[in-house]
Amino acid sequence: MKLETDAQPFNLNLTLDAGQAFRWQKDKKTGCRSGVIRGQLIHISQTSDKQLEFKCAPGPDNAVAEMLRSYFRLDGSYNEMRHSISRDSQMTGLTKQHKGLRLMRQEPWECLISYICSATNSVQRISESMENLSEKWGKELRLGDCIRHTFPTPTDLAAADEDELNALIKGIPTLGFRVKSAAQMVCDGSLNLTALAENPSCSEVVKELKNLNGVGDKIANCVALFSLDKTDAFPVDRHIARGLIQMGFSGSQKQAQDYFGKYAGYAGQLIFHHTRTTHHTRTNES
DNA sequence: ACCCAGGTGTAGG
DNA sequence: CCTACACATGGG
Repeated sequence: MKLETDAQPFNLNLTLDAGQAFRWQKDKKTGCRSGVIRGQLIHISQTSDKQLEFKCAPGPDNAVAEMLRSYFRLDGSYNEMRHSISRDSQMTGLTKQHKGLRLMRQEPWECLISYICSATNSVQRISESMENLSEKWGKELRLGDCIRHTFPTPTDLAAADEDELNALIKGIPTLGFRVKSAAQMVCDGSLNLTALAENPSCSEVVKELKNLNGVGDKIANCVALFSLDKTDAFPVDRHIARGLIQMGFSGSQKQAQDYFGKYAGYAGQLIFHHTRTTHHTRTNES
């Protein structure tokens, strides 16, 4: 099924490879992307600047098209967002250089668990860990030759054995405990992600998320930005901190957040992608 | 061996 | 408010 984008720049692969979401795979032969959203396996590829093509299972379902519009923010807000954060020539340059990199709107529960597991970890290992959890507890989905799994539910992970979680999640050993305790809080209602999505206050949402074990400023801002629609959230990790300092900022979260304003998180995402993709090629510097 | 990876929690100034 | 440090693991 075809899906027209809004008439604003969109680059599917750039968006999916920018380190926001962790469970989009790429077919080595066709380049087609496969991922799971809301229990549906999606195959999607970009056929032109303004057109995507997708299949899904179970499906087909016209509602998936609207779901994808929301997921990739194909709502016509992209140019406003780019314009809003172009506060100086450096940021204007970054918006042009990484044109088509969209801010995604992920599913809150999966996003929360993904970023809990991101602490002192690498994008690749986070991806492997999330795939391990899905293969262990998720429901199997098939589309052609492709087999993927839904993400485990809060109930699944709340009941999971902590040692088994630790074995499946790469990184520091306490991640299993953190994941299980977050799942339990979602199950018993002490964390209500739906309510947080509806709360317009970024600072209130961040404060709530920080009640979770292993969730500090950075991870709380990631979840708020990438899944709870708080475009002013501004996560600062090591890459962004380095990027900010190179750009003449102090590196303080609040200063940059205030400077970039309503869509600060998108500015941060551009800085993250830029510093992460350009640093490796810099060999002769000092 | 050393450095790095989308940090957090705690202690101390 | 800030800075410093322990924590802990796999891959370059």
